[in-house]
Amino acid sequence: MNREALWRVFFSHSLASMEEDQVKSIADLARIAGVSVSTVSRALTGKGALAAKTRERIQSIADGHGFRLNIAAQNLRLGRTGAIAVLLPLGHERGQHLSDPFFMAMLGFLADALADKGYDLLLSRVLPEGDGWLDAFIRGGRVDGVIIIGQSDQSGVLDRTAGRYAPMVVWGERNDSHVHVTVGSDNRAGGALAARHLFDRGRRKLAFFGNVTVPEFAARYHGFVDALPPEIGASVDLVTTRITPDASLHVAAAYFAAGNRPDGIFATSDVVALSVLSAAAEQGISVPGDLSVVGFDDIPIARFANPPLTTIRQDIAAGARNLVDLLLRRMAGEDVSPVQAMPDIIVRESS
Amino acid sequence: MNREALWRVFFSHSLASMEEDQVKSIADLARIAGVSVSTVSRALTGKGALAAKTRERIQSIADGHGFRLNIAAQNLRLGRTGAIAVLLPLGHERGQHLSDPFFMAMLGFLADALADKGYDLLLSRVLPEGDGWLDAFIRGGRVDGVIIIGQSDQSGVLDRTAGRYAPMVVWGERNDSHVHVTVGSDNRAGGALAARHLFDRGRRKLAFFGNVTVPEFAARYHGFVDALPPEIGASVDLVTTRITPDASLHVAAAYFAAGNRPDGIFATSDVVALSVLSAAAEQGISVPGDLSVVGFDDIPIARFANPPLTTIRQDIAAGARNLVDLLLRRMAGEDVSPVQAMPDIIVRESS
DNA sequence: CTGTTAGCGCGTTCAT
DNA sequence: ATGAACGCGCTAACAG
Repeated sequence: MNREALWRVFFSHSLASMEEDQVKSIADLARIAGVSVSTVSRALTGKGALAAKTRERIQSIADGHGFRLNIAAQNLRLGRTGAIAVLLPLGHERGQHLSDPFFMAMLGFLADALADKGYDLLLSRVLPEGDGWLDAFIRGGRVDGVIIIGQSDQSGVLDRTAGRYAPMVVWGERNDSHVHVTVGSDNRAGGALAARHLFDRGRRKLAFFGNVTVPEFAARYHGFVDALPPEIGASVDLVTTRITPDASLHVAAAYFAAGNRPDGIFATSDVVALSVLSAAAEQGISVPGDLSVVGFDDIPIARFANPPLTTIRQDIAAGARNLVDLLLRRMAGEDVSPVQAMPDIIVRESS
Repeated sequence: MNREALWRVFFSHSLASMEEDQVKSIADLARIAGVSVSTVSRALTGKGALAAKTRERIQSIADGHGFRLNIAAQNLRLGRTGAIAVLLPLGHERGQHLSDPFFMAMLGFLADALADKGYDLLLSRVLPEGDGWLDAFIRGGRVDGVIIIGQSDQSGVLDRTAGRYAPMVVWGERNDSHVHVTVGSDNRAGGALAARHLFDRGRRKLAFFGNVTVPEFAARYHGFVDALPPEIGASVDLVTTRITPDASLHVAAAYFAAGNRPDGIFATSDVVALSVLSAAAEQGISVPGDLSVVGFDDIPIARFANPPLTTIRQDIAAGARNLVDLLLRRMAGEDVSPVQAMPDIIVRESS
């Protein structure tokens, strides 16, 4: 007999000997304690007036039976769900399995920030189909609010919904024409940082790797180009690539194989930059000797790249806190303004 | 006037003319349709017998009003929550902010697999304190089942709970003395793969980097050592390190700085292996010339490392599917057996 | 084929 | 200070 079976035997025995131990609701507990359900409710929630000693007595009975209020029922009664959804619209990257460490870090910090405020985090990946996905999700009523990571190519959908659904904030690019409230980095400024850095290093033959149909990436690109002297900016090579490791590696490899030899590359994310480093190494291109590479995000492994990656750093923890803060304030009916954080450049050996 | 404004006008107009348009419950909808609530319920859930044309009529009214069943209430009534918790016990890594891409990939696949089965994914990071964290979480009743990623140092807690709480599965190391049901890789076999590979490459002075208080890592270590000829195995250098990028980089750097010069290193995860590569590069140690490095996991960026990382591959997608599958079967009352998948070795240039 | 009724587990007036 | 009664939005017998 294995250990689990042993436990079962023990358990059913104790069940039998205690006659009725299954306390599944405050009604059961009320019966045991010899009080009314409302008294139990008051005791366990700490709300409402109640004699201290009654409260303690009921508390200890509850503890003794391992009883906890059913949060689902509590939420139903309170007209809330106690959960916030984190949505990752993957409109531009069908095959992307949350593979970007940036998402990962953001998710972790969001989980922390939401837990601090007493909310659960409901994770949902959505593959946007048509215009209805967001409304449909919201009408499901599973959550009290929505945090969307990245506009993807769905800005229109987000705006349409934001007009009548308050509890929603978006991590992404700010744009004054946006109806939806954003938290994000100043991507243009980040692009400019990369541009000045490469220019100062004497780099003149530049390329940008990324997918400019995504608003944030477009801003990085334009910030990059606009911060360069006009003739240099005009000659920047825009290399379009999806941002998964696989896709970007293929693009970079093909790019070098075709004989392209820029002396500076600004990649729209660290993942893409790592692919560039890898493809360059394969082609015998020396980094930073022949080529300087700058990424974006400063994901944890950026400094462990070979060579360590120069990158534009986003403060993900602060971003997560801001997202939660703004969301809760919108849920409380406040009017809030978008938040745009200034990124830093972290100079390492890849440039 | 944009479309949204048009809708509002139309909407408020119909509000006025319909007297009460806020349809927030099936009761409202029943009133509008002139039927009973149960008819609406049957129409919208598709359960129970109902005249096809009645069903269609109610459906279209619901659609017209953008009405959807309140899932929270539905779940309360059905005695379920419709959500599965994914718990990351970080007992051995306080500072770890979900930074490991392996977790991320797992999370993504779990989100997919659960969504396929109609469940939401509730993400929760737990910093185990004492023995009560798991029971307390479960008694909260927020979820129908629990998936735990990694045993961390909490095997005892998991076993205690598994004895009386069926809907729980664990990603981690299998052990016949475990009461909890595990899904995972054959970590011993993985370690053996690494050992044979390094040995075949002529490597004799070997080291293992990892934290053997974590069961999975201990199995990798022992599988590694045991697959080597006794005298080689006995001389394997066990280098203890936490598995975050930062911590492992420091450990690796200090290790090389102290003059240690193994010719083969097996790292307990790819993240640790990347740190080893980075520290080696810094010390001018040539990989794979002087040193072969083998990781574990095959995270997406492993192949973009410099040099590309040889690693023991785990099929994360299959693992996620198995976790969900076993969990649902346990929830259905079935007896299930642990699943242990055989990992592969992916040979790249780092060895 | 459809309506009536009784809860799921809880919080909250309104009484006492 | 405590209890009784009602309802959050929904489903599932049981009637008819």
